[in-house]
Amino acid sequence: MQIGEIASATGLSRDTLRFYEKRGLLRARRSANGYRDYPPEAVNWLRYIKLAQTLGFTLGEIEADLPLLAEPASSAPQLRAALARKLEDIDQRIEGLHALRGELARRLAEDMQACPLQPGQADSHANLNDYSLQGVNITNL
Amino acid sequence: MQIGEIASATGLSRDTLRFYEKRGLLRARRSANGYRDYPPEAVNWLRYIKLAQTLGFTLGEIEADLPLLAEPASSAPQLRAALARKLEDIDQRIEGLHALRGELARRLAEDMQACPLQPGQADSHANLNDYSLQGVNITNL
DNA sequence: CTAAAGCCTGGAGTATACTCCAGGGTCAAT
DNA sequence: ATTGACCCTGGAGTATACTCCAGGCTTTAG
Repeated sequence: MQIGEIASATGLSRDTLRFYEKRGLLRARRSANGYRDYPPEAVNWLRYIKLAQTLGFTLGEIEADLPLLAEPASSAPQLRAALARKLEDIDQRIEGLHALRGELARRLAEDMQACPLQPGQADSHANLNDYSLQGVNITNL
Repeated sequence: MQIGEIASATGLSRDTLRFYEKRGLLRARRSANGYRDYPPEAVNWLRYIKLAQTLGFTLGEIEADLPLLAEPASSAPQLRAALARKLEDIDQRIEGLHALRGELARRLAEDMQACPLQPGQADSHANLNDYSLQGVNITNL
């Protein structure tokens, strides 16, 4: 596959792919004419990168997983440990998102009149019932 | 509270707090001497920002929630809709993280010999049993 | 053969989110 | 009254992750 093909297959730009190569996130063979030549598996790897990235992992963090994903020959215990760390990280983020959800709900339910954003403005207590979410009481989120 | 206090209370730097103010994420009263004066509630708001941010939300996205959190007086249906969008967003991220988890496991289990990162290198099939994670079979993640 | 489309490199520019001065006031204690 | 620990502003600098040329080969279709 050449760069244009893989770009449209992944939704990434050609420039982004070249940038990833510079960073060491993605290697490509070269054809006789100097054009990059990607194996079809690169699509999956790039999708992985894209997903991880939109979820808040930096390219540096993703890069750190690279040996984990690239060298199955590395010792099993090391690999197990690396995978464990990564999954822990993911689980912490999931937890964090649940917390964020709760925080959002709590703020709406309890903290509204004491918001630091509009100092000295509001003291109008809102009715909690006004903030139920499509039938779900936000205090239960 | 003045800037140094709130900085150490939240773990953010003074410069970051001033930067947030420039961006419009955080307002502060001014004392007679011109020093910023924060209400104690600002600590919670900043913690919310920090959490959301480390989870991959940009300041722009967080800023977009600002009226949601700052103006309880806004009409209930609008607020409901905004909250619904935000929670959907969070749920999608959680889903994405679960997918990432699975992807990570799948790659290790199935895709290892066909990694695009080291082209033309490995064909050594690894034993799936080598990649169980602390007793959990990674194929079940 | 030529024109369009696609690839190459190197380097400059952009957006986000800080981070770090310089130069200068304020305040509490000695 | 001066020292040190605060605070202020404006502006420059940094890291990340692209994004966009300029100038120049290669390939494909007419």
